[in-house]
Amino acid sequence: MNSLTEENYLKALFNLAIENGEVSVNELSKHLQIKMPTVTSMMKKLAEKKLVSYESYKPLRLTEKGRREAALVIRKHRLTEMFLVEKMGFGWEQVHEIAEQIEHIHSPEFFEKMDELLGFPRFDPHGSPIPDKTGKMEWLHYSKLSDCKIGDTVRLAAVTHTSEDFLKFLNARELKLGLKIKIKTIESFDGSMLVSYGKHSSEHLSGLVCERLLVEKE
Amino acid sequence: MNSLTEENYLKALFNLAIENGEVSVNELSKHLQIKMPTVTSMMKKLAEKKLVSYESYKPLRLTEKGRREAALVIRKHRLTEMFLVEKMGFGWEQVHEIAEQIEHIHSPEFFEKMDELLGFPRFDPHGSPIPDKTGKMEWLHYSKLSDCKIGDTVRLAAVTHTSEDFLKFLNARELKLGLKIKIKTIESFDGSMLVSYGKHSSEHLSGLVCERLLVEKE
DNA sequence: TATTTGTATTAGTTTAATCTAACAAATATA
DNA sequence: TATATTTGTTAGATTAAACTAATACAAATA
Repeated sequence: MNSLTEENYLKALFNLAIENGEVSVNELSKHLQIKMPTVTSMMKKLAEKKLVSYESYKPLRLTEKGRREAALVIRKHRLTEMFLVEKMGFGWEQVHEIAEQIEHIHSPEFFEKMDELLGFPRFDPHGSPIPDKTGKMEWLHYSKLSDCKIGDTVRLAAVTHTSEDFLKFLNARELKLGLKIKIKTIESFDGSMLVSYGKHSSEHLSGLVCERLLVEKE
Repeated sequence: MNSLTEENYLKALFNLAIENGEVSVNELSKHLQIKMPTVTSMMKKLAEKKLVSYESYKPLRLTEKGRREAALVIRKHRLTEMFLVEKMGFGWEQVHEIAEQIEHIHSPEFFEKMDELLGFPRFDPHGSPIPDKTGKMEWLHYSKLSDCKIGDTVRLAAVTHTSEDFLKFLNARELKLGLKIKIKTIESFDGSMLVSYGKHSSEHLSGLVCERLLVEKE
């Protein structure tokens, strides 16, 4: 059984490793806001438990076991977010912090029941896929809005950041998952865009925002 | 903000102090399965925080602040148990362990929402009163079944133990809250009873079981 | 009252998870 | 290539929460 702390390290490794599977001590340290020596010693501990493959001065990598256990924590997080939104009436901007705590509850039955009541959802309220009970997660083929071209019409499929502030910003502009968005102009120097969607015929989105929106091309 | 550990000490003090308000280090130590020196040092810490009044070799007592904070943890526990039973379909024998973990979640909104969805319940699935947001709890005037006389007809109002084993035992005999129970005979040497209720015209209940059932006299 | 028994405290150790300071290795730059 | 910068590790300290062993106090009993 992993401690709450260990679960947080595994989760962070999983999320940071999306690209190439490798994570540096420095990255992990910054992401968790924990100093590097602490991270190094935790990596040794997780390596002992066969959850991380660790060699001095080499990049970190989850083992298959580590990846599975991380995915199961993420499963609990995402099921919780979905439950909070669908069954308890929370907004998608309110659920991250609560799920951050509930993901550490040790009770398979509790999460099984959520899954069942939700009808075995495949995605959470932010569009992220929910890993299955064995830790397998279906892979997304979404693009960043920032990688699209002028004239593209795309469907908003997911957001990569789930902080309250960012989601309130999207709420204020009625930007919801599933929306069709048309790209009118792109400012090449800062990556900002002018887009239209729903009743909004002309909204300006900064480059940062465009980076955080994942879309499906038609 | 109290730690999970501190919350568990407060809760234990609250529950043990039901009788006269005083608790010994020894009692608390046994209840929590933590050795006495550890308890002593935690009491000093909680006294520093003005949650417990502590003097060497004197009985322990929660301060008003301590009582309020303990009641709020118990509120979270009982709301959770009610939510698990009423909204998620768990049996009353399954909820204690899960609530034991969820009671430590720090999110007023989460428990407010539960309360609202449940319609502001006053009792949990085991018949225990749910403290209000200010930490006030209505006081029960129930009797133990073991204190009743032959011929009494009583209503089962609450159980004082919530372990899975004990509640499964009650389930197996279809003993549920609200039932009318008639006492047919009492064995004075062991306190066991022969009772009738619902479709059960003659069930034998041990003295221990009778001690754990709280009833309302008609 | 003296002694035994049970209860509580003190002192010192352990483990998990954090930190800072100092040093070492790897990478980037002049 | 030599040096500077960034990244990573080692060593040692700190805090919370637990422990054991030894000691002190309080209550019960002879």
